Amino acid sequence: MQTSTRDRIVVAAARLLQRQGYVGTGIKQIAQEAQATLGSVYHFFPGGKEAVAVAAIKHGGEDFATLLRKALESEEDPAEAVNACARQLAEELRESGWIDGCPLTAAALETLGTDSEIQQACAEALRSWDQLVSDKLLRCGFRTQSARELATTIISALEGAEVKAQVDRSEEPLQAAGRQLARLVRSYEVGTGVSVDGDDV
Amino acid sequence: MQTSTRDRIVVAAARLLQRQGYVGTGIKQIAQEAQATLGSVYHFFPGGKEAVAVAAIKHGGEDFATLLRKALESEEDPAEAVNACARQLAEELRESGWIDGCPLTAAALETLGTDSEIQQACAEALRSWDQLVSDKLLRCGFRTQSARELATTIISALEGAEVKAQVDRSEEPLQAAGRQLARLVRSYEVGTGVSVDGDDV
DNA sequence: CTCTGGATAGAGCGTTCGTTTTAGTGATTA
DNA sequence: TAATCACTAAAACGAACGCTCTATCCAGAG
Repeated sequence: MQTSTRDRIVVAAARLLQRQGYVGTGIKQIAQEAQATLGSVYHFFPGGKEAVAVAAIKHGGEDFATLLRKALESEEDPAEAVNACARQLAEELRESGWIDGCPLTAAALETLGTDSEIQQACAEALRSWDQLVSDKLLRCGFRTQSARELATTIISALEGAEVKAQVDRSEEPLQAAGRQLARLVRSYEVGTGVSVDGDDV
Repeated sequence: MQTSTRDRIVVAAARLLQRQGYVGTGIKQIAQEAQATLGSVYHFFPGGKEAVAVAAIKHGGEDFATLLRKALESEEDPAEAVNACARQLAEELRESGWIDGCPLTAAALETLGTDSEIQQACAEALRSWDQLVSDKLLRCGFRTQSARELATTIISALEGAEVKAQVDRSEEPLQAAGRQLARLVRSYEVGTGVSVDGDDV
């Protein structure tokens, strides 16, 4: 067997959580999709559904981070790098038939009221994505404060644009966000590549 | 009786959908929250759970539009108006204990695969919000194309920032988005208030 | 070989789901 | 008075839920 049963469970759970959310995904469905049995699931995850979800969200969060990292590294210019992120998201979204969006938004929103570990895993993933963008901006000469605020806004906008793209079944929201975010990033730059401060920092 | 049973059902359903999503909200829970009986729910909504959800999402979408309209009208300057939207969302979110976010994101994501009317209602609401922002920008002298692309990005960013704020239990993502979006809007303006075009339009 | 323990397999537990069904209420109309 | 109507009320259906339980498999240690 190529991949371990445990890994297949995590991967299948991540995909299902991404598409159907936490409440909408059943343990039995995860087992079936992973070509595992219910017994195996509870063997590897004695914590039950929530434990599977936490592992799946961590996995999905790292997957998304990898996509983000590659897109950010594909362009030297930070504005173009952000645009590349949007384009990459748009492409994957379209190819999946508009169903594979952010791997954790649905699960995060459903478990907001609760104090489950799922919340913590989602928060951690979001923070790591912010960090990736922020680091890119810092490498491009942005000041710490500007980079952080810009990065969190970029992630927010990509996140929201992806939801809109899914609902609209159209790449347009992501394309628009990519262009506008690039413009926003450029508003911090001067021709020399040396950063300047915004007037609202 | 002050409010009609039907209205109470819609309002209760809207609140529950906002907090728990579509799958996470039961018909019986809606009935209980609305102080109605199951029979009443099926009397007013023969279409069952989905019909209730559609009505609730339309209601929530209009509520959100009202909030947006008021915030946009509270400031003449478009950049400040967008910032006001973010501040208003942050305030309501904090006051609700970080649980009353966007009224339809959760439900929209959960029903993505399906072809239910819920999708359509969500798409319509999102479009109407875009329109509100776009109209404000047009009134401030923006060109049609710029206004549309900027508006959809603003809604995307606010949407995403609200999700991040909920997960982080912090106003910061919304505040950052408000400031950065204001900066983006200002990048289109010259001192006279007459619009100029972006170089990427 | 036997023994052991991780891994697999699936029946079945109690509960809740969305929905249907039937009965009953009270005000309006003929 | 009798009939009709919108509405309320609650019992009960089959299906699916998360989870527990017991039984089985099988590679490696003694």
